[in-house]
Amino acid sequence: MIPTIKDVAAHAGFSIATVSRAINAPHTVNPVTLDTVRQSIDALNFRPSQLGRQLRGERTRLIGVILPTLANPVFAECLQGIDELAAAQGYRLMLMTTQYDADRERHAIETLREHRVEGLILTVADADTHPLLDELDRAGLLYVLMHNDTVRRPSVSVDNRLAAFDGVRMLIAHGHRRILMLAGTLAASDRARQRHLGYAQAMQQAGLTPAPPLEVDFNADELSPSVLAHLTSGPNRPTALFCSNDLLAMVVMRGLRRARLQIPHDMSILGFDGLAMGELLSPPLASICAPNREIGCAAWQRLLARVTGTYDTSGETSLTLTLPHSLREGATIAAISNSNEKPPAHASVSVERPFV
Amino acid sequence: MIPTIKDVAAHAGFSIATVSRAINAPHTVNPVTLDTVRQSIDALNFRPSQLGRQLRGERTRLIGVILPTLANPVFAECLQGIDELAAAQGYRLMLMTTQYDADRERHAIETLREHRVEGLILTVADADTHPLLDELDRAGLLYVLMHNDTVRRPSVSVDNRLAAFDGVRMLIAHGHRRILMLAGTLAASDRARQRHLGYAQAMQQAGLTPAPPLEVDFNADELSPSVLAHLTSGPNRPTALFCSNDLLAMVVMRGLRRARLQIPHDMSILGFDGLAMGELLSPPLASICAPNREIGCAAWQRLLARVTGTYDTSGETSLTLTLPHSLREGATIAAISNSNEKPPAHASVSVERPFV
DNA sequence: GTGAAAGCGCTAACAT
DNA sequence: ATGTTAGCGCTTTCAC
Repeated sequence: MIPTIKDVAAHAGFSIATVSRAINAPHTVNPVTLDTVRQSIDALNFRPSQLGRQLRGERTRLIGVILPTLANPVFAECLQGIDELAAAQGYRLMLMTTQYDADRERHAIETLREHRVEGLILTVADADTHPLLDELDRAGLLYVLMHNDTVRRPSVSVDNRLAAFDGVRMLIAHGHRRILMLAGTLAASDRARQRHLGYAQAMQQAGLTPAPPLEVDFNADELSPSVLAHLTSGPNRPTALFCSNDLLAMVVMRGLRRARLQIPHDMSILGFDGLAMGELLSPPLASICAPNREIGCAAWQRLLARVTGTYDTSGETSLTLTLPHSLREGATIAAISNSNEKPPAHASVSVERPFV
Repeated sequence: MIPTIKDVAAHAGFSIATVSRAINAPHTVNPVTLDTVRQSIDALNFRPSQLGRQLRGERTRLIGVILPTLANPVFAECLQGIDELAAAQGYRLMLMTTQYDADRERHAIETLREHRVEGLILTVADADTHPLLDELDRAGLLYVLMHNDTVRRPSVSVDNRLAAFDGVRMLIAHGHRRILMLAGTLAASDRARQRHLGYAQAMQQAGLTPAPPLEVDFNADELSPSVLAHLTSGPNRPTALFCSNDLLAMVVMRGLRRARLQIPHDMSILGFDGLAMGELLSPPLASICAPNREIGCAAWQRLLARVTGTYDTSGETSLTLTLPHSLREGATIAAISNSNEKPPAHASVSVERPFV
C-alpha cells in the first residue's frame, strides 16, 4: 500500500542505498541518478518512514508533553511556546493530558517512554513528592517541569511565593485589610502552596492575619451558599479576594455578580496567571502575570540543551529557572479609604482570631 | 543505554520470543517463566519500544492533529474532545499548529505522513480549494476536517450559514435594523464565508441591506480609527455587531469600551463559537454556540470508523456531519424600540445604498 | 558513484 | 511451553 524505499529503488532501477543517499545526502550521488530517483519518489508519492529511520538511528526527535488540561488557557499558552520552538527545530510533539489524575500521569509517562521520546515537558500537581519523577530519573529520561515550584528538579516557573507576596502587598497598598485567598478544589499543588505562603507573608508583614485558603468548586455554576456566606456576611467580610488562578477569578466574579455584588465596588479581585483573555474582561482582571508562553519556550530550551548535551553542568546553571512575574493592575481592584476600616483593637487578638 | 527485549531475555535466561509472549500474550507462557520474565523487566526497567512494534505490525495507533492555533480556545476545546477519546482508546496524538500558514500546513502533513499516522484530524482555512487535501486523498491517508464548512470532504461542523442566519434573525427580532458583520483580517475561510452568507440572508429576509464584512485587526490593542468611525459616527451607525467569532467579539468589546461606548446600551454584540469563557464575561457574551468538544469527539469517531474499516460506505452515511448549534442569548444584546428607528424611505434605495 | 549486507527492536510463523 | 528465524523500512559501513 504505502510505498517503501524498496519500491522507489525498483522503480528507479537503483539500489535502496542509493535512494537513501539521494534523500539524506544528495550531493554524494550523481546528479543524473539523483534526478531519476527524485522522479520515482514523486511518481510513487513516497515519503520515508520515520519508523524505519528512528529504529536505525538513535534519535527520534520526539518530545513528549504532559499537561493537566487544555481547558485552562495557561497550559495552552505554554504549549504554544513549546510548539513554536519544536516546529522551528524539527522536533515533533506527542501530547497527553491528565486531568490532574495520577493514573493518567503514570500512563502518559509510560506511553511516551515506549515511544522513545527524547525528553518530556510536563506539569504535575506536586513535583517534590511525585514518585513518577524519581522513576524518570531512574530511567534516564530527561524532563523539565513547567510551573511546578520546586528546587529539587529541573523546572521553569515563576517564584510563586514572591509573586503572590507582591500581589497581596499591592492589595494592602490599596487599603485592603481583610483579604481572603480562594483556591480551586484541586488545591494540593506545589504552586498553590507557595502562593498561599506568599499571601500569608504579605499579610503578616502588614500586621494582618492570614486565613487558610477557601476552597471553591471550579465547575459549579454558582458559588456555594457557604462560600457566599464567607464572602458577604458580617462586618468582617473580606474586601478583597486573591484567587489562586485567573479562571477561578472569573468564576468567582460571575458568582459574586449573581449575588448582586459589584466589582470592584463591593469586592476587589486579584487573579494569578495573567491570561491574555483577562485583559478583555470588563472590568479588566487584575492579575499576577506569569509569562506562560516564555515558560514554555524556556522549558523547551532547557530540555533540548540537556537532550543534545549542550547543557552546562558546571553547576553555574541551576536546576530551576525562575522567570520574572509582573503585576497587571486591572480595574477589578478598588482602593479602600482607610477611614472606612476599623482596624482590630489589638493586633495580637487579631492574630489569634482570623477574621473568617 | 535503554534496555531492549534482548537484554530482558538475557537477564531472564529465556529467548526474546518468550519475553515477547510474556508481554503480549501472558496466558501462553508458563506461570513460573512469566514471573521470571516480569522480574527481569522490572529489574531492568524495560519498556517495549513502540518503534520496533510499529515497524513490525502495520498499525501505529498514531493520529495526527493539525490546528491553526491554540490561542483561540475553540481549537483547544476541540482538541480536548479528541484527546479524551484517543486516550480512552489507546491512540496517541501528534499535534502540529499552523498559524493559518499554508507552508506550515504542508509541512505538518508531510511530517505526519512520515510518521505513518493512521489518520488526520485537521482544520484548514478553506477546505474546498485546498490542494493538500487532494494530495491526502491521493496518498490514501484518511482524514476528517473540523469546523470546515464543505460538502466535498469528510468533515464535522455546524451549519455555519444557518447558525449565522439564526443568530442575526435573533438580533433582528430584538429590533435591530442596522447590523454589521465584523471579521478578522484572516477572513478568507470557508466558515467565515458561510457565516456572512447567513447574515446576508437573514438581513434580506427582513428587508434589510447586508453589508460586506468589516475587517478588524485581531491583534491590535485598539480598534483602528477607521473601524471606530464606521461603528460610531453618523445617524446610520449600526446598533448591533455580529462578530465572526467570540475572541473577535471580546476584542471589539474592549475597543468599544475604550471609546466610551456602553454594551449593550450603545451597541449590541453577538459572537460566534460559544466559548465557555464567554459566559464568564460581564455582561455575558451572546453567542452562536458550536459544540466544540463534541465536534472533536465526532471527528475522532468518524476518523476511527474509517481507519478501522467500520465505516458505513452504504451511502447512507454522508461525507459531512452537521452538529446542531444553539443560541446563547447573553446580556450583550439589548432590545431596540422600533420607534427610535427611522427606516429608510424606500427599501429599494436602501438596497442600492448600504448604510455603511 | 553505486551496491551488498548488517542491524536497529520487535512480532509472528514455524519448529521443536 | 519455548526457541529459531525472517523481516518490517531504513541507514550505514564496507566493498567495488
